[in-house]
Amino acid sequence: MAVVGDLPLLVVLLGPTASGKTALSLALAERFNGEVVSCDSVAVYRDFEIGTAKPSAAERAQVPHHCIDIVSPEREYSAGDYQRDGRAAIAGIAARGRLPIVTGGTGLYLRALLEGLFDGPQRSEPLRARLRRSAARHGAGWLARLLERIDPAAAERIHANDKPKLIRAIEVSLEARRPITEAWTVGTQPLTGYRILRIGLAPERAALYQRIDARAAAMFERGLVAETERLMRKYGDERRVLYPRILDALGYRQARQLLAGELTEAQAIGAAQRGHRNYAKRQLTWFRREPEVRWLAGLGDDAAIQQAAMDAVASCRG
RNA sequence: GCACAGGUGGCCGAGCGGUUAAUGGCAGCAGACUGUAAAUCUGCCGCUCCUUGCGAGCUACGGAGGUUCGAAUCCUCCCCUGUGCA
Repeated sequence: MAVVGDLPLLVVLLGPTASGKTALSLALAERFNGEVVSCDSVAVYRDFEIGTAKPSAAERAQVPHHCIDIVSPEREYSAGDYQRDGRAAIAGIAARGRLPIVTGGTGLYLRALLEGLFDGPQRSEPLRARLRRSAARHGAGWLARLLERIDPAAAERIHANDKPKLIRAIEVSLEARRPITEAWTVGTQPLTGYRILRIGLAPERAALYQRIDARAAAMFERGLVAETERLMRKYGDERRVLYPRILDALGYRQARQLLAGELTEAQAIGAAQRGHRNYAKRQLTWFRREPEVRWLAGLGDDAAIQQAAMDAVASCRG
């Protein structure tokens, strides 16, 4: 007990989009002298505001936030980058004697942060381009057959239609000169040195979907389309045909389709709402497997939920 | 009012006499996920029952009749919808 108690506490707040993580994280930070580390693959990008539901400027002035607005949309950011940036942020907060609160929406990033990634090579764009070209030439199933030859065990675990994962597995196996299944067995470095308290928000499905729909519609009302247009102008290439990937993120993709005349405004809003709902469902599936989560059945804005979360944190501080 | 074109499972949409609860898409539900992850992918998806099986029964293609061994598919009438002409 004494030994364990010596380790600093790390609070991890996880839950689907629009479940009220921001509200709860602010309440916890205020109460326990904390700082927030965002775990969101889109919020890391600068200039993306309305569609990302980042904490507002006022909220960020009230409580220090990390891993938000840390990279230019022109850059590719990855789970590996986040593992480094997130851990550095946590270490800094703990060193200051404050409580680090990770708010997690991106499951893979959260895993990278807490469990670590296997020790493999970073992505190689040239190799990927070649693989993609060959795949297009040889037709469906080619990537799967290639992986089957290189690493049958991996091929068994990755579906033949799942191109991105096939490509990564082949890439790793080729670059590291050993099958990815072997690479998987070594190198993951979990985050150590903290007592981790995981709090999960699990609102009732219908209520969550309702909130998602309202929020997605509100984003359009607040000028998502104009923001998207601005971002396209700023970050598209000279001929305005190539855009960074984040411009395909939820909401932004639909706003672009609206601008391109492919969708009416009503259709764009509907598609964005649907996209967010589908995303929330995937998040829920991912987080269900997360170990040792204290699940709270409600939204993070709810006073009773906030109280329950505070009690949980307080009891962990001892 | 007349002339066309249509009315298909929650929605869109194939099928146009006979392997069938009915191609496909969406939504929904469940699942996967190790550096693109707000991504990508998988399964289920009319109802009921059970010994959960390429199981049994029931109900289904606007409505009512009819033709046929057999109809979502052909015929008749009726009810709707869209377009054109009046």
